[in-house]
Amino acid sequence: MTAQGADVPEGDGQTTARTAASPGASNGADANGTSIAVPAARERARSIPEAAVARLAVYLRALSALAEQDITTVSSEELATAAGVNSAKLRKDLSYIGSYGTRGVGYEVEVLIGQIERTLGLTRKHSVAVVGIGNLGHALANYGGFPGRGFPVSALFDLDDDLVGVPVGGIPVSHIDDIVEVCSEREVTIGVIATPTQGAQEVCDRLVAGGVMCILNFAPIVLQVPEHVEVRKVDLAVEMQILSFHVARRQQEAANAVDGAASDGGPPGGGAGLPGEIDSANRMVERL
Amino acid sequence: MTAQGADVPEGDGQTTARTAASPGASNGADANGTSIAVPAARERARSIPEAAVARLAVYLRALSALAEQDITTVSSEELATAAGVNSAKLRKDLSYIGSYGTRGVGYEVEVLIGQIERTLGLTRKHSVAVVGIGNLGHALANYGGFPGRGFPVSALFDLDDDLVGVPVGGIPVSHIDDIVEVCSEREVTIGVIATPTQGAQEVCDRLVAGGVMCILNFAPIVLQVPEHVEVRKVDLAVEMQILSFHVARRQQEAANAVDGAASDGGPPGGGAGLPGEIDSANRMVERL
DNA sequence: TGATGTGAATAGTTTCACAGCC
DNA sequence: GGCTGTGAAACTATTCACATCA
Repeated sequence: MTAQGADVPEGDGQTTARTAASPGASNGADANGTSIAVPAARERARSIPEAAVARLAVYLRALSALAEQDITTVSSEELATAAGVNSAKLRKDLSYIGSYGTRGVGYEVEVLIGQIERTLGLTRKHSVAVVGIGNLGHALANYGGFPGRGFPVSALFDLDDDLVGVPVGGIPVSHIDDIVEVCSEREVTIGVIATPTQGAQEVCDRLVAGGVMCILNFAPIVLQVPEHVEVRKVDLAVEMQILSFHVARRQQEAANAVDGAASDGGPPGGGAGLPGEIDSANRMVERL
Repeated sequence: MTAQGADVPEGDGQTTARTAASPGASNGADANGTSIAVPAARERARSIPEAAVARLAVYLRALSALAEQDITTVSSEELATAAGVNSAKLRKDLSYIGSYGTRGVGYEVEVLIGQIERTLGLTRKHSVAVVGIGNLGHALANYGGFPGRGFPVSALFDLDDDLVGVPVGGIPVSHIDDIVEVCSEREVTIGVIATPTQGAQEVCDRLVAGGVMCILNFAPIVLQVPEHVEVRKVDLAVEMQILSFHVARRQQEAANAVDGAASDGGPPGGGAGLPGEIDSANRMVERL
């Protein structure tokens, strides 16, 4: 996972920085005149734990699947199973956004979908720009306008002049030099960096200059961004290495069966022979 | 980010399941005869917090970059900055794998690299199979044998007969029906699922049957796997939605400026001219 | 003197278990 | 009877702060 924040504070494995939000009293009831303009719809909505936010997105997908099957009601148990969590956690997570269930019955699928969407800010459209139209960039650009709701890809950028002007996934590629202009013009809020490591910080700076507020970074580099910009990182190498760690741990555990009584509850299946060990220099060739 | 586990327990945001490891005494000193075969190299190595494991991979990259610049020593402060964490956390993380620093001086880059690689199990090669050679699959197959050390891609699979046999990134694509056979033959330990949602569970089952121990899943579905298989999920939609949440939160916070006395302890940092006030609608366009 | 390594304090997250309501 | 919502307990992770040592 791997956090990625401006500088100091962090949350879970992969998380955006700071925690903000003054603890004390909630910011709800501030009966003042100006509230007229604001429909009083989304008030509190703070203080939702980072970890819970991530899971809300997962619940949302599970709920959408249910809705498609014309299922109108779910229990926390059912939804939890579909989302791969336990029901206590699910109920707790949902409690952060309000009480929309019915005791003894469950949740109304449509209602929950609406509430989660509201909480995640999905009622507003977020234009996406993808920078770096290589293999990964293509994949992202063709990602069906981004799954589900409001993430239309509205700009693509690359360095390569042969690519500029060519439409990918219906949108013509612009040159990287025009990031600032195009992004502010098309009101891009989310930038996706799919460039090689070298260009990433430069691209990031331009996206920020173009008014982008969030960045999803596939380049294996820690980006420097101003405080008001949110960064999330997806790092394939890190994911693989975490998996590697778990394999190693498991094998080591298995090896510790040298000790144990017969059945120590360990991994019975799997088996297979383990190769020996390698060992060498190790070079770091980044690519993308 | 979203956990993904067989059924119940989970860790941080994105984590593999169970915690295993008996707490009590470490498994170190078990002076028995069979220890001859085992070089007594990697013994304990348990009990490293999930979150720390993820960061070790990040430190490793930062260290590799330093090594390439022929830098031989780093302080926790420097390395922490490079990795985007604070130094206390870094020192704590490193302390889980042992004491390899020198007080008053710092860490030797090469030594740390070696120790982290050992801890992450990178001294063993992990063959990778990629299933689903679409846009994303191509990107993954061409990922340069996977960044850095030991993750050679050694098998590719797709459903499409037009693709079977065609080499991608130097490796010919095999048919999905041959997953079990090919994977066990080539001793694949890590499977990457880059298929559409529909096929994902089926593919997963075959990978498992083929002896794969870890799965990196790009399909937006919660996979069912036996206990001994580790799954990690990368979900673009979830990432985007988390970002969306943060935008929404920030805008909502800005809107709450309706209230505030002048300085309510909000983000004072940033310094610089920073955008002063925001109008009702509130747009966040930073210029340069 | 300067930086590591780590116990103790704090913060965040998950799980338990049960009151409350349908 | 069944299921939600939620305090409180348990657990995990981060930060502090300082003893320790080269």
